[in-house]
Amino acid sequence: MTVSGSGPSATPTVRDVAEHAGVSPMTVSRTLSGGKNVRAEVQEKVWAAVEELGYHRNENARSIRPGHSSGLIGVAITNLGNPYYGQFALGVEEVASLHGRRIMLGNTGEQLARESQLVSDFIGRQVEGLIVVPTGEGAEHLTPGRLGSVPLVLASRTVEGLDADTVLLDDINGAYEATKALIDGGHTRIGFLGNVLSVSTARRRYEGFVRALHEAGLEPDPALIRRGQQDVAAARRAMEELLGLDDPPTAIFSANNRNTIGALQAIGTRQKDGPAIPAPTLVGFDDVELADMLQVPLIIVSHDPRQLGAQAARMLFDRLDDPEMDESPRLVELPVTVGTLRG
Amino acid sequence: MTVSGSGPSATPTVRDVAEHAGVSPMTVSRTLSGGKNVRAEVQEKVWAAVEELGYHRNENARSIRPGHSSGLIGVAITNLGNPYYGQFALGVEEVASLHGRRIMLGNTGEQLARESQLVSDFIGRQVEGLIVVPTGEGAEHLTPGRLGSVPLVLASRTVEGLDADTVLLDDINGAYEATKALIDGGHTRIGFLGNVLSVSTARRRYEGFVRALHEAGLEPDPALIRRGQQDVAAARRAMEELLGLDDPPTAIFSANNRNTIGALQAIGTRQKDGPAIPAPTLVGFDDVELADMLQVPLIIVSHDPRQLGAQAARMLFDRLDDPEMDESPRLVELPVTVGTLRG
DNA sequence: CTGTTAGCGCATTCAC
DNA sequence: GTGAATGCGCTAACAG
Repeated sequence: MTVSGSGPSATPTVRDVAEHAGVSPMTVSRTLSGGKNVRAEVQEKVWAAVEELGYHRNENARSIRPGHSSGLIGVAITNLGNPYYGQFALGVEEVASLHGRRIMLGNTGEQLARESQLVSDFIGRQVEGLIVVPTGEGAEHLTPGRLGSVPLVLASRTVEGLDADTVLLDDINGAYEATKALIDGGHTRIGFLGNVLSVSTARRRYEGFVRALHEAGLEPDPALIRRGQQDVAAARRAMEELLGLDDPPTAIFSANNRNTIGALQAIGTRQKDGPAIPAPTLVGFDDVELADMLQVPLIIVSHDPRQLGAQAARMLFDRLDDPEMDESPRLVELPVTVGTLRG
Repeated sequence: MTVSGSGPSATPTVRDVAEHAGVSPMTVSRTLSGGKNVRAEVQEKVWAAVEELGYHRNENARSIRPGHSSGLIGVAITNLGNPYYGQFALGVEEVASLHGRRIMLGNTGEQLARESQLVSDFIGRQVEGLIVVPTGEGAEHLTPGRLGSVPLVLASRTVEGLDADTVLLDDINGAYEATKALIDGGHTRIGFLGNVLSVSTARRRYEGFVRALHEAGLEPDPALIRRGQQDVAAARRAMEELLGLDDPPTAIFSANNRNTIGALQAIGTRQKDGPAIPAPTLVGFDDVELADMLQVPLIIVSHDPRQLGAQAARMLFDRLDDPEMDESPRLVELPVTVGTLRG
């Protein structure tokens, strides 16, 4: 793709710098890596040549030498457009930066094929480790056989049939506590909005939801359960369905960010256009910016995605820094806080 | 950092695969790149060996060969934690993906030093092009001399003293129209919340703001101007100051996302705790999730950060696909929409 | 159809 | 202090 030829626009190499400075490539290399065993005046000449040519070391060439790693961590998230994952990536980046590594960030769009391709590409680019928020629909591309010696940390979600280092939220208890708060508030008709079931958080949060119901002698009502909403628009439609029922739920548990926002939009529309029915009490997993400003009864199961990312990165570097570490996968569950913002 | 030695855990190479399959490295290479001129049965053996060893091509090694590029685009944004830039990155990624490239995403945290280091690192990793949302505080690291032949596109902001391909929003007109809407609504005491002045959007949006005032025979009142807020917390404090004035503004122009959210929070707090003063009318640049759900008079200067990213990527690939292109930098201004959500 | 040679940019090893 | 030789993983180009 690039024109070769040693014209002036071609990327300069150590050799170009060496010629310019009137020394050997080796002297340039030495100067670049600290200048040990190079006379000060020679170093000056080298740096001048570097400056003039706009030379940058070729990190790819460096990384193919034996015993050297790329300094890259591959991070695969499901949706860059979701602020949640931006925060998550920021948490990973901060910790990686402390360990002198950069991140390569890729977006899977919740598609298994893209996740698989992304991971493969990351490995091809010699990442030292992988942090993946998996779609959950497949495990083969993440098995040790495929990854070779590249350590993997799963974040936020598990993958069935895959035993790897994992950091999760305390989904079950969070959902349980939040649902219990609704029940304690006198609600018995509680709706549920959730993600597709292939995503483990959807299953775990539903489990907590049901556990709280059972404990109160209640059964989940299938008519009030809507699952599979992956984006705000779908969530909004699902919520509109629930609100449109003859006997609508008096409270809703929303299992994530996207569903909560969709639900809030549906409530908002109804308050403006529809009959003046009191808005259902809403409990939502994940924080929502500005949630505390709304005129809707709202409880948030709160946590910091940045911490989730940071924890995933820490678990990865634990392994990278100590390859002799106990091989058995570790599972960490981060706590969540059930906070009443308005209610 | 990695243990060398040819133990089983070492990353397999073409040679390992070749041995395993009982062929030469060249045959493996050919098979991997499509299988032209390799007998079907030999290919089978090769693929089997690939599978068994968990072999992945070393893209770094491939990319150092003459005439081959890395397939990477370096993207530097200022704040991964801002959903705005997540959307932006998504737009870049989508277009890059169409052109068969991946993105390396880095976060500068609005710090010039990190931006400079990031760009340098990107080049060291042989990115084919750069897309940068600059802090605006320095230009040297982005000059052609430093970048060599790596094309650059600036997004969202300009850098003083740097002439490069740039995609901006129509900041001035957007701010002008929005402010005019306030003036047409009868407001004369209009506050301003903005970013630090080193950021060109802050300057441009202020310019549009002042232009609308002047056109109406008004002067900006220094007592109502607060600039330099980079995050939500600072924006909130600034807004609280304005609200606390003896003669507070009846309307506010907020120059971005972060400031709008901080302002909304300040208004919310005051409505709950303070005296029942009518909330000022707020005009905000950039979309805000859930903005339409609030009980606050709000006008949004709306645009899609994803489009901004996509446009930046398109401008980059224009150059990559046609290196002979007219060298003079291009400037694109994307339109914005002033929409009344509530008011 | 398949294998051998050679070289990409860099730095370790070994001479001088 | 400095330089020459060598090899990292990969694949054009050139035999066979």
